[in-house]
Amino acid sequence: MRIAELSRRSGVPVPTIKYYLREGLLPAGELTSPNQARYGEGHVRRLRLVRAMVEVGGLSIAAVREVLGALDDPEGSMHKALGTVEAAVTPEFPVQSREDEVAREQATEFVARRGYSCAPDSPAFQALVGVLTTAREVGHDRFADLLDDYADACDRVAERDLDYVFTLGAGTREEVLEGVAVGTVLGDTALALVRRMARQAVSERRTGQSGDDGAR
Amino acid sequence: MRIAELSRRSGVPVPTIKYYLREGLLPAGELTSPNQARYGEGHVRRLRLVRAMVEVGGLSIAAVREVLGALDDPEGSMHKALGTVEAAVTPEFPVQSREDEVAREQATEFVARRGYSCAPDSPAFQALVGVLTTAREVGHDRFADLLDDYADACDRVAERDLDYVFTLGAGTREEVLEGVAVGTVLGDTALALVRRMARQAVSERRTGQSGDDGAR
DNA sequence: GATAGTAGAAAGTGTCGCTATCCAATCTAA
DNA sequence: TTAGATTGGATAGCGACACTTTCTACTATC
Repeated sequence: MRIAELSRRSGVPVPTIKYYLREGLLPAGELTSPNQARYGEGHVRRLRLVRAMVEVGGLSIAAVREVLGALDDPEGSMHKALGTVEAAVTPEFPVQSREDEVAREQATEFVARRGYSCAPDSPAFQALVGVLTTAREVGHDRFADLLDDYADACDRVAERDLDYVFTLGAGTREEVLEGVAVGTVLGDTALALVRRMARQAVSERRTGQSGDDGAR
Repeated sequence: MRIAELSRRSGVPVPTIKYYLREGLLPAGELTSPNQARYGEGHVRRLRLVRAMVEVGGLSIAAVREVLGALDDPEGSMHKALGTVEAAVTPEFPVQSREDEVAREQATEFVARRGYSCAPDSPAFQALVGVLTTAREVGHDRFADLLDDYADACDRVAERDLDYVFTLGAGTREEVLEGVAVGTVLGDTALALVRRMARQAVSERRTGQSGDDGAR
């Protein structure tokens, strides 16, 4: 198919597709002549994946490029791809200067307690220290106490998430890795949304109020 | 204190404080003369809260303004404030045009099944439909099956979250509502981070691999 | 052979979150 | 008391980002 049809099928404007091509988010089509190229189903799929990560996950173009690099790496194991995807999805925490000693300790103890194998220089760990530091700055030093509850919940969710990924085992390698990316990015968003709904339900039950769910 | 000290105490540059004043994220200081104002502890606190929402939560200035509006509304109940905060934190989903009928059905059934009182026009519901639509577009129509696992986890987390908020009951009204905002914004981020750590742990255990946690 | 579509490059656009520059007034330290 | 720093307030500018627009030199198709 040509670029116009690719645009129609994916819902992405032609200039944006050209932009993604330039940025390396989409492999070039097969050139049939100096100014004609043919695109395939893979392009449609890839384009939808890019849009999902950008629109739903809020990833930057650079982060998407990193994720796609992991998917396209023929050397990468599933586990490694999962690591790369999660690293790309975890935003850098710019704030190490005003880092709190107690917060770092809270994070270290938490990770040890749960048996997570998260290095102190991994983005996830750094980000957690950042969150706890921020919590303490705004006067919530007990915030760290919630982490164990979160972890209990996440341990179970993680099992089911991984089940889901291995469920895709029938597909090609790339399809499975794509499942990892989709599961991570869409899963984060879905989890946050479900959390809101659950909080609202609990809040209503406890206060006896209801109705305002923030509809605009 | 004057603006220079406010800047030093909060770690926010003076021009940025002025910008936040202009944007209505920070109440004006008490004017002692036409070009001199005094700021208090409340300003330090508010400034740190703003930074937490912007840096950790990734909220836009406009969203922060909405949240703060809820905190400052003397009419608002805790439940209502929770609703407003969560609405402000939930990004609008721009994609209703290419909305999937099946996805909407999946979301509706999910909400009914869990007993959530989430209106079809609430941002959380719309966003969920958007996520499920996107999942189906990239070929993951079974993604919705994960939602119940997420909800099981979130129901328990929500209980503890609300416990935490009511724990703050000793504070002033504003402090408690601030706790809601902090818990929502920092909690979202913390939950996502813990989820990554848990996934990594499960992935390692299952594949027998280890080591790469995406450190950069 | 007229019209529409195409690849590729370059420059432009709009938004966002600050940042820099001014100014007149005021505080502050010598 | 006076020089220099700081302040509130207003306006303009900046850099990053994610596109969009415009252009040119083709090519496909009717």
